[in-house]
Amino acid sequence: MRIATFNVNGIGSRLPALLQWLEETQPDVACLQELKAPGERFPAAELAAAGYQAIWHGQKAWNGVAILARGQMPIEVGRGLPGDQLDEQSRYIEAAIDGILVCCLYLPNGNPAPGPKYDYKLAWMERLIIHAAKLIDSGAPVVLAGDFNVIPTERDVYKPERWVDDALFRVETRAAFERLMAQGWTDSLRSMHPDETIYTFYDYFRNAYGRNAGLRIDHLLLSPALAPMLTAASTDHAVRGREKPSDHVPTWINLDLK
DNA sequence: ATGGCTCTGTTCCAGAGA
Repeated sequence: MRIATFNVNGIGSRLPALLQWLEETQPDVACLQELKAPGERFPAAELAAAGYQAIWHGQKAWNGVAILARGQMPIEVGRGLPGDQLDEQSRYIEAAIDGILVCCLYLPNGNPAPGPKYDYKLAWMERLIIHAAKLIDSGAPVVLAGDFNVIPTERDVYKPERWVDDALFRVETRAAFERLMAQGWTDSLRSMHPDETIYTFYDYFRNAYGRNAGLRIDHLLLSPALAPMLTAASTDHAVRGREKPSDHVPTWINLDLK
């Protein structure tokens, strides 16, 4: 089973690229972020024609997440990250697929930091830590997949010294991520490739992709029940080099569910 | 220290992203 995560940066303008990628790589599950479209503009029919059924949580102009499954309908388990009734941003959706709990998240960027946006990011991470602890404690096979907007370590950024004051790499951000990981989650890509340079994002400026000046901020975290089944993890790097690309790279894992 | 690029909304620019 292949589970992928892809921040599409606008599903409206990115639909051709998304469909091409789906057709080429045929993931069983695809978690999408940054739809940047209200719910009624989600291209469910086009995706169905490509063989994918979907659930989604849209929002006008910003954010938005979706879970796609090939040849079956994801069973929605929850939408919206618990812990703040007043949070109206569409950044979290959960589904059961083939006995696995798939959690698709778009963690806030948080810049500029410090400031209210960074406060929101850190608060969101605290809510995620609380919810993730419940998921771990359930013993269920769970994958937390998405755009975490967290650079976990210096190895995950082309020039760490330039990012120390950025919301993606500040000490508080990394500390919160480490507390999440300490619950027992496995960072799929890093566990399969301990010493490799792997990037999942390249900004549109200054030929970042061409210079391989990227960040690793899209992650697939596995609960202890699922980690032993991990057989492969990688990115579809070349997708970032195509016409009208997202600034993120599709990132995926293979699981042997027996 | 700044700006570079690309998207959305309803636009003829502003805000957000990372």
